[in-house]
Amino acid sequence: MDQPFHFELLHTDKHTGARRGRFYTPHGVIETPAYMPVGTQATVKAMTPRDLDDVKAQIILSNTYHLYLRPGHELVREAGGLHKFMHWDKPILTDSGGFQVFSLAGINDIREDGVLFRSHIDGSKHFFTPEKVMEIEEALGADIAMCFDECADPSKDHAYAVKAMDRTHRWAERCQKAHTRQDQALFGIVQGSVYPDLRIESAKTLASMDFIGYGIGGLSVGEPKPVMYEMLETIRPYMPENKPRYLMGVGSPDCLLEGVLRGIDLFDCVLQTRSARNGLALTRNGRLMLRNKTFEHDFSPIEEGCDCYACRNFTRAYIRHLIKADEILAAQLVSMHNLRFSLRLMEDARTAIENDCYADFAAELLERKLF
RNA sequence: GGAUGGGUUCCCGAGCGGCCAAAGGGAGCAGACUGUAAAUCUGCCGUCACAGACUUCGAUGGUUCGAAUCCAUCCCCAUCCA
Repeated sequence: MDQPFHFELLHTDKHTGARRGRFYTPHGVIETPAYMPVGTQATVKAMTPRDLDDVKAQIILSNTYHLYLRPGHELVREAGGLHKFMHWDKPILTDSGGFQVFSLAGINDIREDGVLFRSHIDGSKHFFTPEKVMEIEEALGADIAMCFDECADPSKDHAYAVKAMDRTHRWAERCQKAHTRQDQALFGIVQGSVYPDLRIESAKTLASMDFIGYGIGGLSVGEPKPVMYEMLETIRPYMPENKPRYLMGVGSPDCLLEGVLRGIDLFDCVLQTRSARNGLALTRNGRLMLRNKTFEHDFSPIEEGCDCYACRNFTRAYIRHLIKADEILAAQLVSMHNLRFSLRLMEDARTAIENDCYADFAAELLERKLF
């Protein structure tokens, strides 16, 4: 029978753990490793779907918690699903709200059965259980749905991390049981905070549950980068070879390269678009605070050689002017660039892996202090 | 010519005898940002030999232990009346 989802591991770099793969979904194929732009509220901020095509985004993210609150998952269902609603016909992945358990920790209450969210919009109460989250994600209709998890604060102690992890595992089972859509892949999420023993236990537990793919969560949330890399190396042997591995919430250019090096296939990160809106451009020679006076008379593109619309047509001086004048176009142009930059970085990484030269490729770039 | 209200640090604008180098905005400069409560947030923003000192509140001269704040004269600005 035809499986709507299939991960094909095309090649593993001869000298590193970098993997070149291909993930088939109902809305198209994703060449991996891949970076996924984030469109929390059913829009990648400052980018039209046409722009997303232009920067060659293969898949984007959206968010269960945010869309449930506004406009409501029933409305999205009524619209014909997220793809139709936002006019994006390529793959979509919805995060479960697990990150909001962490980012909105001050206004929610974690219980065994689920999480009581206090809406950041109007303060109303909403109880998210694994079953409820599956209902919402199915209504949204993304190609990939994430299990409801608890993204635990890395500063919490081992005892707490155990509790959070076990709870996440129980929730993963409940998600799996409640999930029904065959045209939607459900990914489990490895947790375990910054503790190697827990990371291993979580990876093993999730692997035994046979998800279509795996998220690695609870990282890049405040812990030092070396700790994140260590966690990735720790779990690598326990992750199923033939399933996509998605490092959630990562990342900055250096983290993308380091992640690929450790066998990650998928990434997502808000840094590209958020930084763009704040005037920060990413380049292979490091970050550029375009608002700074240095660029006042700089009539070169953000990044020489970049094929994005912004770099093909506009100068740093012009974009700096737009930023200072608080013009919307600044956010649009820098977002395009930062996304294209990250997407192109992954394109080049794929080529490097195919040619078994990923180690050199990554080392050369990392030396430049990309971020 | 007369009446009234004003002139404050780059701009706007509080202050109206000491706690004032002077509130608050803005501008400017710099920094942060990793499954988006973020087109957000933070710091600096008179000068210097900088835990202290010095110079500023239209100008000049006074009153006072002490003035951006009170008085006098002058110079500008706004509105109204001739």
